Amino acid sequence: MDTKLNNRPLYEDVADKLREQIFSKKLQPGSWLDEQSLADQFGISRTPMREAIKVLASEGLVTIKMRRGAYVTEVFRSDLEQIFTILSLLEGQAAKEAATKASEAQLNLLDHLHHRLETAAADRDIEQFFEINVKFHELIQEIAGNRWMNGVIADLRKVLKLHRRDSLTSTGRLQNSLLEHREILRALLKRDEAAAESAMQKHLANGLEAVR
Amino acid sequence: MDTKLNNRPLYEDVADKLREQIFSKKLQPGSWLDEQSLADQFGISRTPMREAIKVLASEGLVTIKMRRGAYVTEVFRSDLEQIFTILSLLEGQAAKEAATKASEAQLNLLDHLHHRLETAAADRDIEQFFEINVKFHELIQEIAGNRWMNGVIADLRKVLKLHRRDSLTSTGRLQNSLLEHREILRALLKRDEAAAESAMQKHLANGLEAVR
DNA sequence: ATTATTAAATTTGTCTACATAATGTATTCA
DNA sequence: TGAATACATTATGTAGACAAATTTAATAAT
Repeated sequence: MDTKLNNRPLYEDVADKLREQIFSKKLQPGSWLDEQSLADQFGISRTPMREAIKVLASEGLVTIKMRRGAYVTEVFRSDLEQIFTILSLLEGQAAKEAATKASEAQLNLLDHLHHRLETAAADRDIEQFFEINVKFHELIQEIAGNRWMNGVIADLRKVLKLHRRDSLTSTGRLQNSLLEHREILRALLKRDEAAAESAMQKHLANGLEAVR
Repeated sequence: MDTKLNNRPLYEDVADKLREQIFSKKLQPGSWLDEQSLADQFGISRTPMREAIKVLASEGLVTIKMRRGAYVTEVFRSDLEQIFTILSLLEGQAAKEAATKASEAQLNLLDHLHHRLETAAADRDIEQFFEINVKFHELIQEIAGNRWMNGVIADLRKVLKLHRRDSLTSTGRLQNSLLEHREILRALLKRDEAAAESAMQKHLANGLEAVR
């Protein structure tokens, strides 16, 4: 059956689906988005389709050209460097604030997440590793509690996903990433602001090195 | 005659006008945006009106609630603190990078802008002071050349403008702001990265103090 | 008089159709 | 044969109408 008990506007669902197609490279960077054919594909009209496209445009995933339609954003090396510069600053700050703001329960949660990360790494379960990795970062941001900062980080991380080689593809990188996470966690558990900030910044700097 | 030789979509023009109404407090924070009445007012249909509203939503100026329409975003003290935290980091970084990246010509431009700022301050021309102040900050960002960072800063500064008391209302603040700008310029002319970064961060920290 | 239920009115979300601009093709003229 | 202009096609931008849902008002019941 086709009944969706959706409590949110169509264009948001469609935006999610479209985002997926972009991340999965079904729609490649630089390619043109045919409003009509996409609308047909999703079984909707052009109006919510256009709204969905605008959502992705505001996230930086697609670029709209006047009277020429929308194109999947192409992410160049210069973009990667610029975005990592920002993420390093913002996530570094988040880690710094989390070091003092975190409750004991939240620190336990972080510790738990990290253990799951260790096992995922031991199992060579890349998919799982990646997923938990994201959660770890997001929890730190949540603890820091800067709503506007978290929005910016979320958008920029989406743009990063456009790039072919994600930051954790090479197996060597996975091991290093794990070590860096250990360092971040250690600093947080010690509630050492400066160490947490610097460990997070190093982590992201290495992330940039890995993709280029 | 009603002929607009506009080379860009209607919804962008309308988004500009709507933004103006919000900044001028004609539409106050928290107030509801009536799509139909706004569309009538601008002499367009609801379709581009809705698109314009979505543009402002992506900038954070309005907040869209499911099936309840759009509202002008209310900016609370906590938002101000969070946003200034981000601006301090990012604009600090911009100043740091500008210190080394700037050409001699660009440094001259900055110097020129600052002189105009001094005269505006001497003339007590708040309007002019504010305008040049914005240009000074934007030039530093342009020199730093981080496209993604500049986008983030631009959006956050728009949100700041929603707040009643802009950062330069009190006359005492204007003088202090001028002193801080001198400091920033001095560091840039000396091409002193660390000093430029720290001067800019102090400048923004004081900006936050001024609004609360 | 207060609460529940129901109906009306308003508003958002979506669809369809039309207008306008851009692109590609064909035809004409040098 | 090649360039330029006119025509046809396609896609975006905009308008207007319809459908679904929320809010307001009114009526009924306890």
